[in-house]
Order: sequence, then structure tokens, then C-alpha cells
Amino acid sequence: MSEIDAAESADLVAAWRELLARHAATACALDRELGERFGLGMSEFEVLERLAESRDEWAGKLRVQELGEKVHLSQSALSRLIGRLEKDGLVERHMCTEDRRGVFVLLSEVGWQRYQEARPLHRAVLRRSLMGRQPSCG
Amino acid sequence: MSEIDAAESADLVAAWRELLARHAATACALDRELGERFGLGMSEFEVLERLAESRDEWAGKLRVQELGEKVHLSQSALSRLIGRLEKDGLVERHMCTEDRRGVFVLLSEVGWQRYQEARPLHRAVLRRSLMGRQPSCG
DNA sequence: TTGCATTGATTGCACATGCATGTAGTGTCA
DNA sequence: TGACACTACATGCATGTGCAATCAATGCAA
Repeated sequence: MSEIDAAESADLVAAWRELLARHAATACALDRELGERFGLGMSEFEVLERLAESRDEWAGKLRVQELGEKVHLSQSALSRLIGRLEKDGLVERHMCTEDRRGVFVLLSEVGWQRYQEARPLHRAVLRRSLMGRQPSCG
Repeated sequence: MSEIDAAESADLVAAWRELLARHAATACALDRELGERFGLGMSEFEVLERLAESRDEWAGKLRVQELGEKVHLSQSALSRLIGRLEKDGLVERHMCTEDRRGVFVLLSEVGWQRYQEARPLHRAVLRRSLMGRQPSCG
């Protein structure tokens, strides 16, 4: 391994550790704070947000598959996450009549309100955690 | 919410999604590839690497607490991870005689070799995943 | 010395995740 | 029409995780 490769490796590792630290700190803070105050995990919020963003164009309705492309979860994890949101009344599942294998996930009114309540905290955590130097967690 | 705040929020969210995507892609690739070829998860490798880095100064021996400061895992997760590494013969646990609450984790010869074997793949994954645009995963 | 708060690490438990599989629906080709 | 490959989503299962409780050791103060 040449010195140049070694230096490049060291840079890569440093960048990766930086990314890991920011991710851990932010994800942990989001999970804790959104969980405490709104009963939402980081990924639950993410799904609500994607649905909320589709509100104008698609009436807050997305197929599970479309959500899967946006959120970094396995298909099974996403399915169960939607189940939890559904149980809490934040979203509804609807059959997709064009393709009856598909399932629409629809943001409920309660879900929309919960999202709007939680959003300022979410942004505050991002601001605090992504801008400043990382606090530790977990 | 003023327009400036809205723009700042949008930037934050964009940065956070970018970070999430890079993290997911890289972590997933590391887990899969290190797992397939060396039976190591991402965090297992990280712990081996921290121990390996302490080899010159501390003979590859760190206290659990010191590891905990470097790796983004809860105390319990780290304890069990060390348990797995120990079961596989990659590290050894030793009582810390100065403070008998503490535990030293010592990189074994097998662990050192495994680390050296796995490192090139680890670096290759980082290079591929951190430099290029993110592939999707999970 | 005794008593008590604190620290370091492990363990019980609940839960979220991913992989593999199952099930139902779609599309294609003969 | 029937067989077959493929897609969308859900579920069984094993595993890794964090929180809270636990246990042992330390340090400090009375």
C-alpha cells in the first residue's frame, strides 16, 4: 500500500467517522425527543413527512412502494411501521383498485396535525445537531 | 414562520436526507460485505479497528468504557458485541486490576489477523460508497 | 470503620429490524 | 384458457438494540 493510498484511506475513515457521529447524534436526539413529546420515532416522522409532502399533488396518499423508495427501511420494516401508524390512527391503508396488489397509505387528519405539531421540534433538533459539534448518545 | 426560516429548514432537511442516504447505503454495504466475507458486522469491525489502533500505545488493549466513547453504541449493546467477539476468539476480556469494576478488552492474534484481512474490503466499500452517488439498500 | 452516592459493566426485557418466505394479484406467452 | 414468471405487500423468525434494573467496586464523608 503506497503512502498516497494510505493517506486516502485515512481521509475516508475520518470522513466516515464524522458521518457516523453526526448520524448517531442526530438520529438519537430525534428518536428521543420526538418519542417523548409526540410518540413518534425518527422513521415514523419521516413517513408522515413524505405523506404530508404529497398532500398537494396526491392528497397525502402514497403507495407503500413509493414510500419505500424514499425511506431507508426494508420492505418488511416499512410494512410494520405503517401498521403502527395505522394502529395509532395517523394513517389509513386503502386497497389500490388499479393494481390490487398495491396498498395506498393515506395521511389522516390526526396524522396531519401530529406532523405539524412535531415538525418544529424536528427542525430544532436538526438545527442543533447538524450545525453544532456532535453531542454523544447511545 | 418567515421565508428565511422556511428556506433554512429546507436546507437542513435536505442536508439531513443526504446524510441519511449516505449512512444507510454505506452501513448496509459494510454490514453485508464484511458479514459475507469475514463474519463481521460494521460495528464489530469498528471495535476491532479501535483496538488495532491502540496496539502501539496500549498493546491492543482498551477498557470497555474507552471503546464506548469511540463507538456509537449503548453500553449494553457494546457489552454484548464484545461478548460475540470473545466467543469468536477475536478478543479477550481481562479484569482491570487497578479498578476492579473495569474490564480490559484485548485484541487477540486471531482478531488482529481478521482485522487486517478485512480492512481492504472495508476501505473499498467506503471508497465506493462515500465517493460515488449512493446506491440504495434496505 | 460505616454509610451512601457514584461508576463500570452485565443482564432482563420489550421492540424494531432484516432476511426468507408466503400469499395474492398481474402480465405474458403459447 | 392455462402455465409460469414476476411484483406488491405481509408475516415468521432470528437477531441486535436501548432502557431500566442489577451487581460489584470505588470514593468520600461522617
